[in-house]
Amino acid sequence: MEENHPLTKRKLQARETRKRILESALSLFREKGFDQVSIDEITSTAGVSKGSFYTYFQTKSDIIIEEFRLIDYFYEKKEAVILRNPDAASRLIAFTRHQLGYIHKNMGFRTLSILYINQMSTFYDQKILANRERALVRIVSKIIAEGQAAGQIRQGDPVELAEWMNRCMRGFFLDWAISKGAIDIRKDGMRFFSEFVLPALCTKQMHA
Amino acid sequence: MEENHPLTKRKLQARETRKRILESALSLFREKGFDQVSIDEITSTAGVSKGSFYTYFQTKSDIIIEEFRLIDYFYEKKEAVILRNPDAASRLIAFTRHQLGYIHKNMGFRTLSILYINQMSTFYDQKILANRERALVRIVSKIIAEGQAAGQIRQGDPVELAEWMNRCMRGFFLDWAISKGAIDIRKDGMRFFSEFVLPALCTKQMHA
DNA sequence: CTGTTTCATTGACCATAGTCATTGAACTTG
DNA sequence: CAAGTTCAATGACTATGGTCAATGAAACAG
Repeated sequence: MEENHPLTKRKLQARETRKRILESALSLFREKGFDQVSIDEITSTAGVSKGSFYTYFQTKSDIIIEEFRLIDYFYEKKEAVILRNPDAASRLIAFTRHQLGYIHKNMGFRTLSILYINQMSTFYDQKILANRERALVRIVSKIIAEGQAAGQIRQGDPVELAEWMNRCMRGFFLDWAISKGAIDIRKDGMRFFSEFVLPALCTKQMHA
Repeated sequence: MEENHPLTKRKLQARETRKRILESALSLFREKGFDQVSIDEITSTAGVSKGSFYTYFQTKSDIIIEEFRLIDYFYEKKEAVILRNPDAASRLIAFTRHQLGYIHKNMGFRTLSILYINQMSTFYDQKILANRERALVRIVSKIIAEGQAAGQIRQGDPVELAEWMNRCMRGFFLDWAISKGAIDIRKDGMRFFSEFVLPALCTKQMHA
């Protein structure tokens, strides 16, 4: 977000152009849906040429990626509330409840599909899903490490365990995307997490 | 595969046309890669018009789906070998080893990406991944049910447990696809399965 | 055998993602 | 201030996925 200072007139104008493209795109997506909006439409709404779009974005779905980054701010913001829970299991459940709630409310399965498709596509190299720097991994691995110290969570590298847990949830999101939202993301997601994923992390068996 | 009998000259010719398109496509994909082949190229190689392609397939990736179905035959074929293992855990491990081996050898991450993208795309309705009829679910839920009877696997609907297990593996395949094959599918896949997914299914904790 | 219907096939056509040589205003250098 | 350099912006252009009205051979009805 923050670059080096020499903000020349040129840079300022460039930033403005980028911003106008981004805003036109997001507003059009909201209004008509991702697939119903063409790049020509985005740029003519923004009052710039098509070529300018490609100066700032590699593809249409890059716009979605930009939005997706916001989820990490959300995690940061919720961290304190989540950590208010007494033990690792209830913290992870709270984390997942917030995650599912956010995705349900702010993203939708279509956005998630676009994100996954974008990340799998041929040339793309900006892998944000598998990035260990993300708040997601940081928070979950922290909960896990503390849970291990308290004897609540099984042994193993906390970062790896966090990635494994997130991977399982990614499997759930993929199923949700493929089902086109037919799965109830909050109900089925919580059930899958607490009945199946969480037990793989805890030292005590929670099921009969 | 088998339709009702009245095989008129028309139907025969149609079947032939479809077959030629399919074979040209697969051969071109193998030679140049999915993205490097256009539909025009497929149809001109097959000696038919572009319109004919769309009579038999909804999109280019449908061809890949056609190939993907073969994996179920593979599972059927391996069932007996897998069941030769004495207990549920080793059967599931054997199953996963075969699955990873097949996907590594016969599909590759690019094919899997195309499959997932196809299944997530807007209008598509032929959901083969979430299909409970598949050999995959049948075999795994059978192993689970037998494991429950022998007290090796936790309680719960065997079909649901099988779906949950497959969902986790789908999360792994998604990560593999996003990493563009950078993850070692057999080594890391086996580790993820036996260290994380399997314990969620077993009655006894397998880790310290 | 003749008229009618069906349906596989066609290819011109359209929409749109993505490219790239060109331009000229903004910046730098001396 | 003048000459040279950078780089954001442009839009005509290409490539390609996907559509659809028209065609005519095959199937069928009488």
